[in-house]
Amino acid sequence: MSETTVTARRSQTRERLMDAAVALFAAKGVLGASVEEICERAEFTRGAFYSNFADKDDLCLAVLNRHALRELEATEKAVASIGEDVLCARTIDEVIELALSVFLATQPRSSEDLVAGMELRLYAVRAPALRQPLLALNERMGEQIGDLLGGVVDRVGLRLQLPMEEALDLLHAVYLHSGINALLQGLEPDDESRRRQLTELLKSLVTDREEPR
Amino acid sequence: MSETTVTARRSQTRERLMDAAVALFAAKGVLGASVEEICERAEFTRGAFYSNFADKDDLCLAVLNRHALRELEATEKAVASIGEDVLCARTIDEVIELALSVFLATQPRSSEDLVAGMELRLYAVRAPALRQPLLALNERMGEQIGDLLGGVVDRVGLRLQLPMEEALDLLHAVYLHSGINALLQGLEPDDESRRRQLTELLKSLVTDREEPR
DNA sequence: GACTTTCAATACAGTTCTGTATTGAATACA
DNA sequence: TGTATTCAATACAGAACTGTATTGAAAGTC
Repeated sequence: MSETTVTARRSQTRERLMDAAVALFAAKGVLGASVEEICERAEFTRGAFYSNFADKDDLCLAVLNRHALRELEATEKAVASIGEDVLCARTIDEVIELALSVFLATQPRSSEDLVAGMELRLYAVRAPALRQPLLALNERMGEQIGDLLGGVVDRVGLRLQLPMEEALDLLHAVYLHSGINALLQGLEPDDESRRRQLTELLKSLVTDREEPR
Repeated sequence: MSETTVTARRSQTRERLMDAAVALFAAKGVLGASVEEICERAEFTRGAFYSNFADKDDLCLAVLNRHALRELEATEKAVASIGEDVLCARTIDEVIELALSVFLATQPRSSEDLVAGMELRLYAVRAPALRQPLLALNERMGEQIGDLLGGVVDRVGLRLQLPMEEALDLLHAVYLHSGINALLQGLEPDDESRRRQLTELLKSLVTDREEPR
């Protein structure tokens, strides 16, 4: 069958173009990265690009979709890997630790991904072709992660002071913001200190059900 | 004297160019807004632009500086206008209300300013000419507002669970993030609901000194 | 091993933008 | 009113990018 094999070459090309795009989006912004440059970096010519994508927006969409898929996978893996630990966890601190691990698994680890993500997010605000899809992905991810974390939190008898959705948004906001702040200061975002920051925040947002004030 | 009058025409030109730039930065991004377009919108030609600014980065710098000045003014005004109220405020809720008013006075009110601000912030991450200045402005503003709010909070016997600097950063992150989220959903950011969100957050972060748990 | 199909490379036409050098008009000043 | 100066408009040269149409090579099929 021609389809699968052909598609193999094709999807390799697409992958390499997307990789190049993410790197350049981070380095120069979505608008600052020309189609030409993206192709150059991926070691193709523009012929390959226009054979695979309608235009830059189309490429952005593909990047977003790929990102969502990866994030979802990472989340599931993280949840699976702490599945048993949760049942043993008893102290608030332990649970917060675990919940954070799951959350952090969903966040961009490299500063490149962080910046590229912000770029795309901001770009999507005014790109009609991207707004709806990004929104849909966000929502799906939010629910997914919310459910997972909600289960964890419930099982060990914690109560949030905020709805799960808002709490996640909060974490998300703080995490991204502090990452950008670090980059502005010329530092690589420091995982340790950001984790500590989020831990403190979570402690403030959580109430132990067995010890009400 | 030639200087003052000449400067009057000049600074009007600069103002109009900056206004046009902010509008276009919000609508198309810093990189998406060409010098040509900015001039067109301001009803000048590029001659005016290059007579006033070295290049787009230089214009961005001017915009940032102007913004910082305005923010500072707004803060001072807000603090002045609640100066006496603070002395009467007794309940936690009242104090939070006041503190929030001061904080919100420093934040972009229009969604245009919001987006343009985010654009510039992200742009500065990789524009060497802008990074340091933006950082310096941020720091100055942070201290300024931190001191003001710190005074208010202290005077009425509240204690933060976080250092003031981090608390402000948190508010800032959440406020911007929720604004962008709203825009992604095609809604104008809703002042009411964002204020409520921040109120809840603040309540979680604050401990009443007279009623320790 | 010929034949077809798929896909990326090349060539091309057109647009847009930048920055500079020069000109001309308005304003300041005497 | 005449003169000098300031500032924006105009004209220009060059560069970069986009998207399409065509070509050529490699992979897949029989």
